[in-house]
Amino acid sequence: MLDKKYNHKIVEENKYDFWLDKKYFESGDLSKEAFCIVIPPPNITGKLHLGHAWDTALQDIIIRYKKLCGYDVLWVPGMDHAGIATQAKIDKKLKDMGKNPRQMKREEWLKHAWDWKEEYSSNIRSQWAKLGLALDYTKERFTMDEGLSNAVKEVFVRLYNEGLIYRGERIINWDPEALTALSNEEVIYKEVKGAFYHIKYMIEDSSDYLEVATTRPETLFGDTAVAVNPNDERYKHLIGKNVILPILDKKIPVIGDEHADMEFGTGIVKITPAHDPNDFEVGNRHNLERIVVINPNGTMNKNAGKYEGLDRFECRKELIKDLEVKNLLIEVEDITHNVGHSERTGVMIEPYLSKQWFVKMRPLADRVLENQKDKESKVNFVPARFEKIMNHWMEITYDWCISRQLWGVHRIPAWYREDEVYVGREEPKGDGWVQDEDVLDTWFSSALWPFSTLGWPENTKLLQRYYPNNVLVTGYDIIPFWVNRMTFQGLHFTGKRPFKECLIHGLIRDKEGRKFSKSLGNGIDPMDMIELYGSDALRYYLTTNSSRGMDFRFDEDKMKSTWNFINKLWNASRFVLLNLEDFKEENFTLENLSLEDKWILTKLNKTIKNVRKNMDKYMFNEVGSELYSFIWDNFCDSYIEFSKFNLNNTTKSVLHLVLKSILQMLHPFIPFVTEEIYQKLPINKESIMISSYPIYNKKYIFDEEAKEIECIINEITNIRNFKVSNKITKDSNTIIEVDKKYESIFKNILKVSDEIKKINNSKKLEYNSPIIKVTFEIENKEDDVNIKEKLLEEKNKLIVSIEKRKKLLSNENYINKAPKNIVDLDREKLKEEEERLKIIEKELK
RNA sequence: GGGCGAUUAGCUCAGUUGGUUAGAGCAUCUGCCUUACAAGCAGAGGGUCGGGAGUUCGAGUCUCUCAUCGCCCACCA
Repeated sequence: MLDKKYNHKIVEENKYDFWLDKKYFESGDLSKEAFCIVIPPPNITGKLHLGHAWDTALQDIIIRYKKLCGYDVLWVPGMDHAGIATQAKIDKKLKDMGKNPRQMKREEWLKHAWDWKEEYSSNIRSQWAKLGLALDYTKERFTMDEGLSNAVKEVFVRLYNEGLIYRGERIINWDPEALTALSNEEVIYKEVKGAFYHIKYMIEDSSDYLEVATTRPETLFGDTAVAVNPNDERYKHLIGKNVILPILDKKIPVIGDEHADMEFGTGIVKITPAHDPNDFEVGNRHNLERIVVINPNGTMNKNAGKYEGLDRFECRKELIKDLEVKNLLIEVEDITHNVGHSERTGVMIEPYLSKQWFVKMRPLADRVLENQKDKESKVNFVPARFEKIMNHWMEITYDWCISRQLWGVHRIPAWYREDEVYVGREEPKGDGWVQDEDVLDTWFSSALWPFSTLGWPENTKLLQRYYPNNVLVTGYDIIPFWVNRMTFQGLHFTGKRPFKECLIHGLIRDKEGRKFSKSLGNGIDPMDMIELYGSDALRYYLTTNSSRGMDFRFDEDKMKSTWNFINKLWNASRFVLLNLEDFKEENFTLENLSLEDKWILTKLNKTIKNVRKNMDKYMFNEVGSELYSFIWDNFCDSYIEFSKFNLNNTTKSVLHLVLKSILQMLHPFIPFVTEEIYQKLPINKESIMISSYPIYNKKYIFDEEAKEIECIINEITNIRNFKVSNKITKDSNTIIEVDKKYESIFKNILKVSDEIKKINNSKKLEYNSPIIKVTFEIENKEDDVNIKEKLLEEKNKLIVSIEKRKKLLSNENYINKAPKNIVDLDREKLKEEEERLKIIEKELK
């Protein structure tokens, strides 16, 4: 028997271990159809946050649902080394231990990295366990493990041989704190207060000057030209002349280039090919020298002359002072502009000329765009609008900088010997080869996740059976970093989309709609929520209170009401189980079913149908409200109440069937408590996990009878309402006049006693409807509510409604064009309203 | 500049292909310790679905337009 109180801690204890022991999470039943999801691998940098809880709960729901539906499900667990983020954490730990990570040997540092991984991966696994995730741990992978490392090498070498990976000097986004190059996706643009510095560039052999406006005066030392638009009447005569670069007093040419926008600023732009991507292009067109003036750590280098060693922002201040002294500064115009910042370290990005490895994106992206035109083989986003985000990215994509000046894993498989370059899976033979010091962007390995986890590049059985994955679940913020890259790598290396569907959810926010962040201190640890309300409540809350693709505001009060719902389920189950103690078999015939039985079976089957439909569309919020109202409003508030007066074996069978079905439909959402209750059912399997999802059965749809009960429930509400508004108390005498077959329901539910009490100074009040008349004999008090007023109000409403409906039904267009069932419904409604009106008019006489 | 989303009850949000009187949770008011549940039961109040126009027999839902808020992408010398 169930405990008297629902206690989530007791319920959730040991269940996960039980499932693991029974190997329920393990895939591989070849007699069934395969269904596969790979988890978005969390970083091994720390704890899981609410976003992970949401994301993984969604996946667990899909996995458990599919399992109950008879699929061979595989949910691949795994974790990601996460490049910069992990390096920073490990370095910090080493520094705290008094060690200098950069003075260690790479191998030694990697040992620490693996220790770190062991520690954090077990933390993460225990959090997954708390969340109840049905992950197949026999297939767990890590982006640093051997198989995945091989896949990374294979991909690099093949792309290189195909000419899709190259090494070159380009302007890249440099993070002066992490001391590494970044991809464009890792740069966040933020509005910053800055200034336009208007500087005089004196024209050679002239007292005249060109007014150059720049936001980055400190890059002036790298200027190798000044550009004007070749069509600019103001300046085009100067093209070919020289100007004197301030401070350095160096001659640089005035060039004509379309890049200079006549409308913008002064129309004159300084060209710094080593520190600006546009200038780099201009430099290429005009064969300009590229002069790097900033060191990797953000300080000025020797090309900055006396400013060498100063931080780039310090240099700016000093330089401006000096320019002012020399009367070369015209004005400082305050502006706000967008400046790129590192996603990880937050510092301002330095556009920087550097030799890096790149993936040539155009051909890969075009393949995705082509594939997305094919309904049969495209990645289907849910909701569909997110496809645009991917497609747009593919359209405007540019080459992906994949080398990172970090430690860690996935060294670039390239070796150098003087001018020779060797790219291969293994170190080349012969002496003098030195491997590239850099590692690959963490997303380079993540991009292979859907197939590398299944054994690619080997053509393994797993790969054949579970690839493409059925669905990938992730937040919309990850589309550019990950979804896009998995898609082009998947298509390129397997010829197939990585997953058939991509279910997108939003971001989780706090109650006020702010992002969770360390600086705001508004973080909520999902483990704390589980402690307080249970994993089931957390999962149900997150997944049924959110809709696809939309952001989510986390409100702890709502967690509480979710807990209440589970408590309600618990208590309803207790009621059923208390009454099923001697229950042996589920046994009912159509003939034995009462009206109420037929009603709840009809409701149940309609619920099953809708729930399945919405589960398949990932509309879990719809499933949630469907189940909530079926369980609470229909099953608890009505059917259980009806059953109390009619507890025969048929009723018990129906209670058993309905409860079991409820548990099975709820199980994907709240696996722990449903397992607990299921195991207490008189007829069950060893675990709800190996039972099967309810199937819609047309045989149990009884529309006529269901309608009768709906009508009765409606009458019960009306009568109760009548009692409240007329202050009718329990002490009154109640006489019911109704068709014999409904008599017991009304009497039991309304708790009508056959005994007639003696009431002094009594008066009679009548409730009247087409199907029932109830007479209340109550004590006569002066302050009684005027019934006539209420009736008049209702009468007026009815008259308006009847008129509206009559008008509608006399509209030929409506009769001809609207579907028949809608019209019939209106006719029926009209009839009912007219009947009710008659009764009211009679009362009012 | 391009794209996307939001605007529905006091609050937070649903509302799938247009179709009964627009829903839920929380909050509010009234009455109940009725033997599964007071973390509950019963009843009630509360919205001209951001504004305007259009299509339609019928619009929260489709089209156009305006407004406000938010996000993404691009550019910004």
